[in-house]
Amino acid sequence: MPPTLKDIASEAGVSPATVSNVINGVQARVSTDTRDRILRIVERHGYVPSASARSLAARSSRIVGLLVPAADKDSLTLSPHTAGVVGTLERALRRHDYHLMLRGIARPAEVTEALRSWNLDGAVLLGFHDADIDRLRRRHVGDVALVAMDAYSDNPLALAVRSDDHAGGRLAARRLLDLGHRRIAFAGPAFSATGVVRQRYEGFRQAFADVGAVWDERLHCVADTTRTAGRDAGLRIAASLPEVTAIVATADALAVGIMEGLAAAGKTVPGDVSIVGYDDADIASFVTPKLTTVAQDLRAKSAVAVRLLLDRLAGRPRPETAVTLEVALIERGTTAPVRRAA
Amino acid sequence: MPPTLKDIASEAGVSPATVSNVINGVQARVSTDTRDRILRIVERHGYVPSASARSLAARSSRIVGLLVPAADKDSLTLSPHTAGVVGTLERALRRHDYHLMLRGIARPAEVTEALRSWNLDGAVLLGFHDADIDRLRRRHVGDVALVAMDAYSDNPLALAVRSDDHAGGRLAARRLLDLGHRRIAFAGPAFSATGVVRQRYEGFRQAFADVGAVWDERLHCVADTTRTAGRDAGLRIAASLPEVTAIVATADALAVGIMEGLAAAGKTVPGDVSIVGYDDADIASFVTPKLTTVAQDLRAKSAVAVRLLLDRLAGRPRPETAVTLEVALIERGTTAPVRRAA
DNA sequence: CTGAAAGCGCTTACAG
DNA sequence: CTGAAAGCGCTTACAG
Repeated sequence: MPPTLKDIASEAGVSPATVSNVINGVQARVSTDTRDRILRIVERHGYVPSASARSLAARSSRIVGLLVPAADKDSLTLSPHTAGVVGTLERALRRHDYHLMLRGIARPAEVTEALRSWNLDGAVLLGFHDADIDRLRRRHVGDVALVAMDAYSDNPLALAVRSDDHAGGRLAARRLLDLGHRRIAFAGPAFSATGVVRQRYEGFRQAFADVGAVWDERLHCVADTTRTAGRDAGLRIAASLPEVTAIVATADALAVGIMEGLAAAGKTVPGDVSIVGYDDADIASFVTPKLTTVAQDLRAKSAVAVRLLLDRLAGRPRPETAVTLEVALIERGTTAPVRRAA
Repeated sequence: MPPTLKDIASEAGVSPATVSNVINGVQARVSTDTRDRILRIVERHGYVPSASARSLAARSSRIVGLLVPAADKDSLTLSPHTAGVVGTLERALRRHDYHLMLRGIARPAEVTEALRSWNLDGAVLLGFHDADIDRLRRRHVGDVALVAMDAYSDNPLALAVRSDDHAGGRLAARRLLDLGHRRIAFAGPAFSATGVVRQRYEGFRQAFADVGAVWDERLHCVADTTRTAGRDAGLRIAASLPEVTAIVATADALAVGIMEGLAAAGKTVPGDVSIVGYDDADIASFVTPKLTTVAQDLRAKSAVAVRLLLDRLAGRPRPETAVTLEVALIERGTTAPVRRAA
């Protein structure tokens, strides 16, 4: 049996309350002498407080949930983007003595269960649709501190951090426009009124408006953000949209797939078609030619998420609005000036 | 205030003990009538049991820890390999009503703290050195069920799942030998007496013995498993080991880096030099030419880890030895017959 | 089939 | 600066 707080107390000849105060660093309530004595005993026994007991008594678990949609029953797919965030989150939380519980969410009701069951102090929602976040009500979440990453929901129950997706779409299109392209396809998953993809799309459209060009809506190409879907899309574009000279894709994997599809159809990149990806994932610089892409700062995004969470837990004032981080266009080898018609 | 078990009990006009039995599915102790009545009330209130209270009273947390080394203070780097495992683990555990706590481990002592604090029922150790696992003692881990992935430690406190790394190294080398190569470099991180890399190395050597060829130890090239380190290694090999006609690398990222280094030095792959990677990560098929590599089945590995854990938690007999999964060589574009000396 | 009671290991006013 | 006591929300023998 590992020692309990009571064991430590009786060995030190003090009350459990005093040991509790020492462990929790309540300086004001314990003399230096007894504190040192207790600390030595704690050390010697390798005493570790029971988090369940603590959580039960203090009504605070010091657990933050990381909630990720689990479409599939068998596996959460952690995108490279998600995986990059997880590591930073864990460390940052750990430094503040919080634990991270990872939870896949298959049905909306599971959010409530996840929060309530372990009495989470906070949770980070990663990769949820805005609609799901909109639907959250106080009765679902209690007063758990919630941070939604990459969300455009304005549900006040969740703080939001995201990259400037509108600027990202705009940057990508603008660069291509500047290179002389006009027949630019937009490739990405279906989107609704709000959300990351919608924002990138609007930014993309804005770039056309900026230079006074008109965009042909038939160049909107719906495709999942996977390499396989990209391959199909590339083939499709080559076959039925031969006038396209450039493509903006909403994810690097998609862009890479499109490159392959184009190649299979006999088109060269960037000779015949220029292409811009999104995220600056590892693959962006593994392909040949290296992918021009829109980069976001994942570490910064995670760091902000943690700060928002901790501020909220400490009762500090919350920001007025969502926190939006800058993005940057990384120009590599898949973009070139439009080839003048022969 | 969310309802407690007591609230449910008094509303149903029964004792807390009975509600507890219903919630825990103890069929034998409750009549169908009262069970249904209670379940309806539970449903209506959206009652969620407090996991801390449960954990405290039952001495079982139903939490499994996922312990990952955190060298860096700021971030756990989840390799693609690790990220692939995490998703499967979470779902499989969830299906059995376990929760997953993700914890980065910077100092050995943190293992104990992690296990004890939340009274973990089990833990999966991911990516630890054998030496760290060897060092685990009963007093550190109590009777927590432990599964070490990719470990070759024979510490009986941890069950082990791993791929057949020896076979992997052997397969890779054998294929190159069959293609006529003899001057084959082995590129990978420094290794000690045991461990994944050591096994691959031994397998590599075995392949030479299999065909009665002699390996020149100067062709052992130590490099971290990153693309950057690979680039350097590629440059180094081109400059100081010009006789090398093939390379086995212990990771895909390393192999890809080496390809770049070789290219920078004016060598072609697979024209001048063949190369085999390890893992079949995404990047393996993103590069040009596509990387020949040794693939392991991550889903299977995670699934076995969970099964070992659950078996142990259910008190079922443990396997006699470590579970070893098969690997396969995926031949793609980076391997070709040795070019006959001009 | 059901309930009363003790207890899991802490924290938190409150009193001194 | 320190302690006695109640309580957090469950589970678990035990008795009936």
